[in-house]
Amino acid sequence: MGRSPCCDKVGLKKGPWTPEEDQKLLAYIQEHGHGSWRLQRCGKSCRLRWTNYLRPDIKRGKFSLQEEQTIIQLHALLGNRWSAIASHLPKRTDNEIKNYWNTHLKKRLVKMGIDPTTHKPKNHALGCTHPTKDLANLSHMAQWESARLEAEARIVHILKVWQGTWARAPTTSNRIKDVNISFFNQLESPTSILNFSDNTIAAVGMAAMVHENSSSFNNNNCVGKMGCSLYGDDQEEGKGIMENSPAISMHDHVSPSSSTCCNNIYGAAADSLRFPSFMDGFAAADLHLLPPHDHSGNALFEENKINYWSNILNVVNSPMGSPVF
DNA sequence: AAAATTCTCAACCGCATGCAT
DNA sequence: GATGCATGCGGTTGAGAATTT
Repeated sequence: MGRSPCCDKVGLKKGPWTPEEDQKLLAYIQEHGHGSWRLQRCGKSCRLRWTNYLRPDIKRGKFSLQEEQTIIQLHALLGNRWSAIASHLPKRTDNEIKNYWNTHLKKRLVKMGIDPTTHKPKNHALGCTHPTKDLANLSHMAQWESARLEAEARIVHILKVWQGTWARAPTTSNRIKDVNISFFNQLESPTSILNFSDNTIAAVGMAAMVHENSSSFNNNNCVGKMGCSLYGDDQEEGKGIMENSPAISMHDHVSPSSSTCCNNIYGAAADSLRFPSFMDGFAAADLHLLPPHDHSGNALFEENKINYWSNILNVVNSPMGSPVF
């Protein structure tokens, strides 16, 4: 593993980019795509300029209140993992989020008497332990997200093995094969495990169930078999893992009929994983807000989500010295 | 109006990792 | 296995803008 010589090469320009250079880079990307970074700048600099500035799908300008809240919450859970945080904020780059955190949000938290590293009130960090409900909630969120990340890491591992198995042993059912092909297509190049999960856990459930092709699911059976399909032959183990994964803990909403089972699980999974997924999980798990899925839309769920965000808003905007998180 | 200070954010740095040779 | 390079990531810097004195 050699170190990249990068910008210390003689003859390569450094410093701010000029509009002419931007045009040159854009023209180069249009012709060659964004994979080969060799101009009169070092490749690293070109790539950075493209990913942080020139890319057309980048949203610039002020962060919305919701984006701010998401950053604060994600930072509480993930720490300085800017790329992971950025994966939950469409069109924002990790660099931009990092800058915004360092220049705005961090200071704001400090001003409010909150340790920006631990997200706990300063006096709490000093040993004054009167954890508030919000603090307990955050702790719960952290555990929840931690468990979810762990489960997802396992899923990724198993799926890789599983993918190999499918490649070697094609199924007799074209339908199953199609589902698996489209499912695995979603797994290509996940930008992060968080990102991956949002798009694919529901698909995991679907693929697993179609694979089972059963017409007689019951709640436990269904969840157990999903876990079994994903985690191997031990259905109990699979069931345990799946039940312990909040993202997939929707078996309360599963009805006995197979089609409803599929619809409900898929719908519930999709809902519980919708951006920002961990928030939904938190709201559902901690505030018992997970609404019944009545096939007539998600109005109740959306309302609860709004309530949840209002609560966060109140907490964040509460007067200085109030317990936050 | 000018100097000093603070703020912002694009860009750079250094490290880790993966891949090809 | 060693080497060279590309890529990704998080920390840091510094020039220019904005604000204050």
